[in-house]
Amino acid sequence: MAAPLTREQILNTTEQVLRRFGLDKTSVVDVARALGVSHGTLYRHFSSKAALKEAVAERWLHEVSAPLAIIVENAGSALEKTQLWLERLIHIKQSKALEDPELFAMYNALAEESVESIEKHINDLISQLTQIVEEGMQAGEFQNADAREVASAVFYATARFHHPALAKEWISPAINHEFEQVWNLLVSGLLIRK
Amino acid sequence: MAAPLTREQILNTTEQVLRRFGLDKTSVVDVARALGVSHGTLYRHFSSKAALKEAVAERWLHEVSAPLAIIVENAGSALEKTQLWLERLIHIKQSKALEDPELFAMYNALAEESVESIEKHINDLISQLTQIVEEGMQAGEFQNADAREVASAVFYATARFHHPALAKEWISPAINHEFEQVWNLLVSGLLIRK
DNA sequence: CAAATGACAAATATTTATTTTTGTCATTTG
DNA sequence: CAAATGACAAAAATAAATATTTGTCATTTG
Repeated sequence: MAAPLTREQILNTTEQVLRRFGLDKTSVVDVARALGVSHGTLYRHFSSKAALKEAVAERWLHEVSAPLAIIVENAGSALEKTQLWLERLIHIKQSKALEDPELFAMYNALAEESVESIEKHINDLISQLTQIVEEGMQAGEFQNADAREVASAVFYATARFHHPALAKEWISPAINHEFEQVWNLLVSGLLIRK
Repeated sequence: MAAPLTREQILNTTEQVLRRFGLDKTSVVDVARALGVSHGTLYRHFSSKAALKEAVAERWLHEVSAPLAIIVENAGSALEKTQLWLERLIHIKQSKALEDPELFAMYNALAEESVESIEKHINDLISQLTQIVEEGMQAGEFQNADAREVASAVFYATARFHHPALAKEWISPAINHEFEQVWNLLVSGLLIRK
């Protein structure tokens, strides 16, 4: 037992086991066995199975929001950045859903169990978008208004394209074209009228 | 047995039984018993239990689309009519979901089983909206474009507020304000720039 | 003595046995 | 003879019996 068991190790292994066995068939004993420890040990690191699953969910949600944070810091006009940010968000979600629908469904079910983690995640995303919108307003590019409310409106108006509850409908080949149409409509609402 | 059994009677009774017993607990025998006939008789009117449920689902979906069809024929500007139509659609869905969440969930599960009925329903709704948008374009009120594509974009941009898969989120008291914000954004995209 | 173990009870989940339901059709009814 | 019936087999759902899992904690290990 030279190596002390770390939180990271546990989460990595839990993810592996979840991917192998699925959300329903994964027990704490399975995870402990994969780590080569007794299941009692896991309870010294996480207070419950729910807490363990929540930690995995949070890590997964962070994998979505982290690459988007980079776009906020990008160069470019606010309009370009807003479009890029939305397209990136939509691409991340839709490609995950398309590549491995079962795994995507599993992570969403996992996240669904941690309502607070999701709320924080949505809040993170809208905050990122708010920063871009604020920039656009300060630069005189976007119409002046409450930046967070505008960002929320843009986020919710595009929900069809990134909300996991609507993933079933992303198989339609028209989906990209539909996003373009919605985006066209939104652009006029954002920009200053000339 | 003086009265001949009609399709309407069967559907009325099926709805009653579904409301009483729920989607999972309702059997063809239950419906037959409520009608005072043998279950074999029902198979002379509907080819399967699925066909019976589909007919109920279609009737329910029609109750949503029918009152909206009236708005299309209303007087008023295209913008007013578009707003009224959306607000009415959203109100119908959200009030049903709020008043009796279980019944709402049941009818949605029922409809979910009949993919084609749903597709037809969505198509109906977008066709209604297309008619209003077309009017707006012909009257020089809306920017000229493919009316159906614009109508689809408006419909999908407001999905958060009427798509039954997102009903869980309608409990938020902010939901009406969020719709207003999205609507504000869309208005600029619809109207001719002055 | 900090970290891990494993025996244990209560809560969950799975399997198996039993019952109900669906859909058909030869027969009955008015 | 059109409409309805009800006995029946196959499929599906439910309930009962069995096994696993979760979470605790007194004990062990290095």
